[in-house]
Amino acid sequence: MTVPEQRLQEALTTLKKSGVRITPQRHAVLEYLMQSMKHPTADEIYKALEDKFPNMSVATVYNNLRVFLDIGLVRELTYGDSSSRFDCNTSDHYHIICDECGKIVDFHYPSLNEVEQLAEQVTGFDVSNHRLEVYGTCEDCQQMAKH
Amino acid sequence: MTVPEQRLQEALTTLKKSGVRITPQRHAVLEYLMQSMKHPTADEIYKALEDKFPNMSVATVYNNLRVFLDIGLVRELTYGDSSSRFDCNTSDHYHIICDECGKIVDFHYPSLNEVEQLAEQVTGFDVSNHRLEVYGTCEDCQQMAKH
DNA sequence: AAACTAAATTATAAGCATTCTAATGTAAGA
DNA sequence: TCTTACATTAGAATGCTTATAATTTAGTTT
Ligand SMILES: [Mn+2]
Ligand SMILES: [Mn+2]
Ligand SMILES: [Zn+2]
Ligand SMILES: [Zn+2]
Repeated sequence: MTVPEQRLQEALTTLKKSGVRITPQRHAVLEYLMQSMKHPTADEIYKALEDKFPNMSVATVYNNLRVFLDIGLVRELTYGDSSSRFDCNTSDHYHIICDECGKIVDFHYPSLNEVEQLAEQVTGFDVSNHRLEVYGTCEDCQQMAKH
Repeated sequence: MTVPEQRLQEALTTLKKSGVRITPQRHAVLEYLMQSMKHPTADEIYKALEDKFPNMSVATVYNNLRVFLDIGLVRELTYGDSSSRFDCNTSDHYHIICDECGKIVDFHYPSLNEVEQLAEQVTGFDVSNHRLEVYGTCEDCQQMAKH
């Protein structure tokens, strides 16, 4: 069984444990998310599934994403004024985003505890967490620029 | 002359140099921004000025904020699904945000070059910049929680 | 297998921040 | 003072997301 398939099975088990019904639409949204490496938007998921489910409402996609969020199966990524993106990788990781094409790529970095600690000292806040994104140009767009 | 007053004068000079007309509304939006420490939203600016300019359109606030952004007089801060906030402090600094009351406080930290460099190596991106926000509970809200 | 019922789906309306449009007004130079 | 390009205004439009209410259905109970 591939990693995405395994994650899907685990997610389905978690949903059942939480008393959430497994509908065909819900299953499809979850399956698409688990197999996607692209941090898709709600609308991208909706469009990707419209062949399989021509009558599915966009509200169903949003409803299900909210269910998955509440249970902790996915993360919501919010960037500026555009639409939210959804990440089925819930382990600790950061994102680097291409300024040209918008591609979002995972990367790991040993936690920024020092920053949190300094912020706490300087501001008197009781710090809970942080968010970090790095921006730049991806390899594909660097190549495009050369030609 | 206070620091906000001085920044306002400098900003007005920059605007004139760029061939941008100084209208009463534009002046008021700029003055409010420069004197505010609160990273206000467009709507907060609009409401703060409605006594002085009862007929001002909310579009005027947005139009002027865009002009200021284009010239580099202010920074736009985008957080999740809520509305943009605007920061007249264009020098390098980070923000820490209260989970309870939403307060946004500036803090400084020696740049995160190492993170940018590692991200570059691992992903092959050509890195341009990054964003970081720290979240937690502010001192006021910590006090409130005690009582 | 049929009935039941709470939950899910659907189509559509509504909400909110932001931008667009077109008419009117005005800052600043000639 | 005249001129005109730029700015403001009110309101419509847009894009993403959530709410509503009717219909359908997953999963349990009989
Ligand atoms: Mn990710
Ligand atoms: Mn700031
Ligand atoms: Zn790219
Ligand atoms: Zn607070």
